Amino acid sequence: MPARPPSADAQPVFRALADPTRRAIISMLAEGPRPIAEIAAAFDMTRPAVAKHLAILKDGGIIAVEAKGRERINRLNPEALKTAADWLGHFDRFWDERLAKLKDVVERTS
Amino acid sequence: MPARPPSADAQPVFRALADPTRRAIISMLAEGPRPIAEIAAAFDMTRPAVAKHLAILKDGGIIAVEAKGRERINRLNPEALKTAADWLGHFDRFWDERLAKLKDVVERTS
DNA sequence: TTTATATGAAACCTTTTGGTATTATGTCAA
DNA sequence: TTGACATAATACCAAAAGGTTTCATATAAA
Repeated sequence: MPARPPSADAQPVFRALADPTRRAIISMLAEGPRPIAEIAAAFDMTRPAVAKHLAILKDGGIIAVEAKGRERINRLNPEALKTAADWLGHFDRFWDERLAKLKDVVERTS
Repeated sequence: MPARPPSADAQPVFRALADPTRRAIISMLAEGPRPIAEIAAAFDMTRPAVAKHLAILKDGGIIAVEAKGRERINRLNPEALKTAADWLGHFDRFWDERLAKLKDVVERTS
């Protein structure tokens, strides 16, 4: 077990998480895949701006884009979030010792 | 239970986590409190640059600074990281159903 | 008291970020 | 085929981020 959390390539994930609009997009896509126009309609900014955020989310592997006719369907890829969650997981023993132990059990029985 | 994760004031925390140097500082401080000079010595940048990173970490509540003589001791405050971990926790059912259930148990028996 | 040390603070610079507007392209529908 | 629609792509801009150098201040030590 390493003493410090792995840096991995967590960078594009943490970078994607740093913007509140992008976190809101993640929450929205957790409810189901959506085309760009539908996402953009929910925010007070232009569609190209939203498209840029989607590009950054895609760069972090957080969403996958699938062409469907003239639409581009954006689908959440939650596994990418695990990279960030795992990094933070190295510290959660500080605030919840019991949870850390349960996680150990879960990982051992995998 | 809300359908979407709370936005809370996760912003300063996620912002602080977005930089690799700052994440490395967090890892370092997890091993114990340190003065600025000692932290700066571990990175290939000037002390004022590191001081700026520490200011951002402090802004996110991730570290606490305590004056001790002419030194300023930086101490990790892991509870602040829980804000980010909780946000991500709303998604971890996607990648580990069992862990999510265990977390429910932990939270119910608190 | 003088000197060295630890830090704070300001000014400055370059790159990145987050947004805009505009134009171009591919696809569906009449 | 023509027109409307969904998106891509480009150029542009202001502000924030991440770094530097320089100078000031407070404390410790000689």
